[in-house]
Amino acid sequence: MADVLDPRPDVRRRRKAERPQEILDAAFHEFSRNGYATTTLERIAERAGVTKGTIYVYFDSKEHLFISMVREFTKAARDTVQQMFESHDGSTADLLRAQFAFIYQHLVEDRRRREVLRMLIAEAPRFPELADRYHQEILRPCLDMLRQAIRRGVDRGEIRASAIVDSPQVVIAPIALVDLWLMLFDERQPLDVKAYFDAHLELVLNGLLAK
Amino acid sequence: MADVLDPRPDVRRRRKAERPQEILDAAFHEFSRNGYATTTLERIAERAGVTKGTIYVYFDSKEHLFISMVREFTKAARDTVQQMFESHDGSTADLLRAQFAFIYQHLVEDRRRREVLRMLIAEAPRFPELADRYHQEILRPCLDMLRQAIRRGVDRGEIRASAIVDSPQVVIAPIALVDLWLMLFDERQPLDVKAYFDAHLELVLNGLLAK
DNA sequence: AGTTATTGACTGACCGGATAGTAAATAATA
DNA sequence: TATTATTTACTATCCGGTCAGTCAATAACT
Repeated sequence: MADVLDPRPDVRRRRKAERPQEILDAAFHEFSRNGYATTTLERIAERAGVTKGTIYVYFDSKEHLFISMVREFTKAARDTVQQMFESHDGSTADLLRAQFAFIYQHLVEDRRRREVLRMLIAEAPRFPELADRYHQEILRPCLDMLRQAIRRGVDRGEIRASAIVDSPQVVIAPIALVDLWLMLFDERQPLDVKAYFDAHLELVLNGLLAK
Repeated sequence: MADVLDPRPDVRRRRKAERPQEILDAAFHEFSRNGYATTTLERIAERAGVTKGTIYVYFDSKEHLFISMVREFTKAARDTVQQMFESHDGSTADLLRAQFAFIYQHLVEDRRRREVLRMLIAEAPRFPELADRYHQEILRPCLDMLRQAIRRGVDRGEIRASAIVDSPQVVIAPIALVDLWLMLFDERQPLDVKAYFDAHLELVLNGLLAK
């Protein structure tokens, strides 16, 4: 008789526990390479090392699999954003510098996040709720944090009061352009991200800081 | 046998001359609403007021129709960009103000251009040459013009020399964000474009101009 | 322990519907 | 009647989704 507390690895159960993630990973690769409609479940199954039937054990439909996959990979980016809130204090200029450096390092260089973004854009007319989720979990927190930082800077007299306080999007817009650029051109039209980062920082600091 | 030089208006030929454009228009609407793979030639034909067979008289394949459609609608945006070059002279600040106003009015508010952009992003892995064409005909001319304007401003002493001169993308990046925002959220997450435009202009002018 | 029964993750053949592409027939025009 | 733009009917293929069946792992039993 088996001990109730026996933690011995149960092959069958472990398989079942890992399958969904394996399928989601495979789905991410195939969907991001070929788009929603073009991707076949057969190919996803092949990549995951199972057959199509198995996918239906864990997911109701192709649509449900896609939604689950996007949610899964949005979650990863959200965790990265949450890390950002643990940033250091100091002058507003230093704070912005540090956070922008973080953003460029973790968000811009994260191809996975960008591929999710591509799918969201492509499928936004069909799956608007996924885009809204991205707004709620990634974009809005970033913008709220930024707005807060700018307001505090204004209160401290470090930042000049301006229309920018109410449109913090303009401050991080250059990051959106990098995403757009890389989604469209990948490496074919090179973008010197290092120089671009410096220019971004300079524009924002010159544009915001009180003289 | 028809007279070779006969210039008489031939109804049949006029029809034939207009069909391709009618089909391209219909293709744009259907492709932009449903994406490449999901759109059926039957629906495009229906919208164009013909049947599927007719499409094959003018276009080799679905793929060729898609490529032709994107080229056609990129051309329209390119014409708009070329208009921009006829801008007035004056102080660099005035020039930027005028050109940004033009961009927001003609590019941001042009849903068609944005739908093309969505398709380019969605299909970039499959049709990279279309994205490159967009770069060549739309993006690069804008950036060249901007770089030129900034350089001239620096020469005149109106603009401070900075890293921004070599990364003019950061200056128009807020426009890219509007595109991204509207592609993702349409009207669901509202963006006050008027206020945003003011903030953009303020950031850029404060960021660039010599004090 | 050895044998048998049961479970359940997984398979793979199959179905129905959809659709890109073709080509013969037809309608419109001159 | 001759030409040609267009339609109609058709084929071949692909793919999402289903389901009866398989087999290895486990539990029950002697």
